[in-house]
Amino acid sequence: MSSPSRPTLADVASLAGVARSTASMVINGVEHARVAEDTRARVLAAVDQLGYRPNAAARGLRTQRTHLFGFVGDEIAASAYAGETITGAQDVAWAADHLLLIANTGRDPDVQRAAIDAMLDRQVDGLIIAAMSAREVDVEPLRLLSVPCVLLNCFGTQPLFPEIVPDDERGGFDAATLLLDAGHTRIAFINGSADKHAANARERGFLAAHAQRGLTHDPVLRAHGNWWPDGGYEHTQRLLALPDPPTAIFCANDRMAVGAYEALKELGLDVPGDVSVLGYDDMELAQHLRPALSTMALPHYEMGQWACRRLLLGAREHVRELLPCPPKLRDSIRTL
Amino acid sequence: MSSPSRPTLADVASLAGVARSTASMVINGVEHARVAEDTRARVLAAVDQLGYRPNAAARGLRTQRTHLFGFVGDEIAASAYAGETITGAQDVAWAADHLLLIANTGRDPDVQRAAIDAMLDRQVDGLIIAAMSAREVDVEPLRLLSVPCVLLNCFGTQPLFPEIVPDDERGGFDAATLLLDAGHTRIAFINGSADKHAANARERGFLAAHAQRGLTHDPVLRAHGNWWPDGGYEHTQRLLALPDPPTAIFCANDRMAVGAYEALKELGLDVPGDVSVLGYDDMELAQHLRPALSTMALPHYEMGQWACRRLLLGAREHVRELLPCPPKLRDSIRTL
DNA sequence: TCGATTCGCTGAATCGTTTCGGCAACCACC
DNA sequence: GGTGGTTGCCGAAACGATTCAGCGAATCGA
Repeated sequence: MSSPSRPTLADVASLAGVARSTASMVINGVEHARVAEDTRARVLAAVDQLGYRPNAAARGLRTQRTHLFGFVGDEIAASAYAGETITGAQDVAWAADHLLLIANTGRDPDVQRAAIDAMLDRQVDGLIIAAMSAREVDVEPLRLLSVPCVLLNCFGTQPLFPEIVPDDERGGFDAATLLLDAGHTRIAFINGSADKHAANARERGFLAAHAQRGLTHDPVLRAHGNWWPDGGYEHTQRLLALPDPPTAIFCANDRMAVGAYEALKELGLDVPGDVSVLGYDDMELAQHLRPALSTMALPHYEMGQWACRRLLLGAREHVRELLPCPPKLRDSIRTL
Repeated sequence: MSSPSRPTLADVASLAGVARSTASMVINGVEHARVAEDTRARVLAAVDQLGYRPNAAARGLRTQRTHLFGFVGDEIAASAYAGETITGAQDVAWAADHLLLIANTGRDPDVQRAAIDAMLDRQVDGLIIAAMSAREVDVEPLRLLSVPCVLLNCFGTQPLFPEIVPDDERGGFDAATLLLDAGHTRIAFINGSADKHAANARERGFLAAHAQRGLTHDPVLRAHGNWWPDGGYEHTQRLLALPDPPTAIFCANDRMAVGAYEALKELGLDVPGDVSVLGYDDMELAQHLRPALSTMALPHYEMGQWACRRLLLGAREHVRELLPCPPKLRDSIRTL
C-alpha cells in the first residue's frame, strides 16, 4: 500500500557511486567545493532518476534555517482583508523559497503566547505579528526572541521591532485634499471612535489639509461614529439638518459610508449630485454600492509583502514603516 | 547580542543528572517506561527551570510526524471566505496540536505542483487541496502521495480522496422550500452560468422542491446570469416585465441579488413588500444591504474544520462529504 | 543462598542532512 | 627524488530529538 518511501541523499549517493557529502555539495552547488564535471553529472542524473528532493526537516535541523516564517494574526477570518495580508506575505515568502506557518489567536494573549511558542518550536526563521485593526501589542514577551520579528498593522508597547502600518494621517490628509480639490469647502468628517489610533491619525491629516490651505475646519462638521452603518446613518441625518449643511461627507470607514448612503437616500438626496461621499478601507462592498463608493484603500496586500521582506532582510531594529492608502476614485464624488 | 540559545534535551538531562533518554521519556510521558517518582520530578524541575521546549524539527525528523498540515489553496485572498475556511482548518488543527502551512497557487497548476512538493519536502502529515469555487481538480499527480489528502470545495478528476463540498443541491431545495412555504408560487431563479457545478446542483434542488409539491416550475422564470450584479440587474428587469411576474426572486449568489435590488428599486418596487429576494453565499455584504438580504450560507468555516478532521483521522479513501448550506433569514423575504 | 523477576536507568543507534579536516593521487618544479 | 601545491573525494562529526536492547541492583520466592 505505502508507496516506496522518499529517496534519501544516501540513495542518490550510492546510485551515483559517491559519498553522501559529495552528493550534498553537488546538490547544493556549494561554492568552494571542487568536484569533477562527470561526477557532478552522475549525481545530478541520480537525483533526476530517483526524483530525489531533500528533506527540509533534516536540512533545517542541520543548517538551523528552516525557510519557514510564522504569521500570528489575531483574526484571520474576521476581516476579509486578513486574507489579502496573508497573501501578500505568502507571495513574497514563496518567491524567496519560504513557506508560511499560520495561527490565529482570536485576540487571546495566552493563545498568542502559545502560538508564538509553537512557531518557535518549529524553528521558524522569522515571525510576523499581525493585528486586524491597528492597536497596541505587548511586545515585552517577545523581547528575548532570537529570530527576526515584525509587527503588522499594530504598534508595540515598546520600540523593539519594525512596525508596518498604514499611513492613516496621510490618508486623512489626502482624503481632505481630494475633496477640497473637487471644490468642496464644507466637508463633514464622520470619524470612528476616538480610542482607535486610526481615527485620530485620520483626523490629524484631515485637519492638516485644511490648515495647509489656510482653512479652519468647522468643528460642528466633525462627529465620532461607531464604525458601523447606523453610526454613519445617524450622524448624516444630523449633519444634513444643519443650517449650513456639508456638500461632502468623509467617513472614516466604508461601513459608516453605507449608513450615510441610507440616510441620504431617505432624505431624497442624490449621491453625488447633492452630496459627495468618501469612505475609507475599500471593502469589497464599496464597489457594489450605488453609486460605487470612492474610498481610501487600506494597503493590506502591501503590508503583508513588506512584513515578509523585512523578515527576509533579517532586520530587527525598530522602525515605523508607513504605507500609503491610495484613493480609489469611483462614482460617489462630484466636482463642484 | 544573541540571547542564550534554546536549551536542548541534553541540557535538561545534565541538569537533572539523568541520561537524555530518561529525560525524553519523562517529557513525553511514555506509557510503558517506568521511572522513579523523584527522578521524574527532577527532570520536570529542570525543564521548568530552563524553560525547555522540544525542538519540533528534530523530533519530527526522528518520529516521522511533524504535526504540520499543508493547506494549498488556489486563492487565499480572492474571496473573503478563504479566510474563513483557513480559520476553520486552523482551529481544528490547533486543537489537535498541529499547525498549518499555507500556500496559494493562483490557479496555476505548475505552482500548485510546486507548492505541494514544497509541503511534502517539509514532511507535512497531511494535505488540504482547496479551491475557492467548486471545480474539478486533477488529482492524478497526487496519486502516489504518501500522506493523507483531502479535497476542499472541489472535485477530483478521479475518486481518490475525500471531498468536502457544500450541498448545493440541498441548498437549492431548501431555498425553494423556504420561499414556497412563505406562500410564493411564482418564484424566479436567476442562476449562475451553467458551466459551474454549483449552478446546476442548485437548480436541480430548486426544481426538486417544486416537483415534490406537484408543482412544475415555469421555465420562463429561470435565467442564467453571470454571477455579477449587472446580470442580476438585467434579468430582474426582464422578469418583472413579464405579464405574470414573480413575487420572489432566488439568486444563485449574493452579488446578483445586489443587482436585483437595484433593478427593483429603479422599478419603484419594494423589497420585500412587492418582491421577496433570496441570495446565496452569505457574503458580508448581505447583512449591510437594505433590507438585509436573506441568503443561503456557504459553510466555509465548517468545510475547513471537516477537512482538517479528516486529515487527523488519516483517512484517504474517497468519500464525498456534503455540508449543508443553512438559510440566514433576514429582512428580504415576505410571507404571503 | 540462589536463581528469577522486576525496577530504574543508560548507551547507542537512528532520522536525513551539512560541513569540514584530511587523504590519496596527480602534476610541476627544481 | 624530494618538495609543494592542486584536485577530487571521503569519513566522521554534528544538528536535537526518540527508541530500544540491555545492564546492574534491588526484590522476591523457595
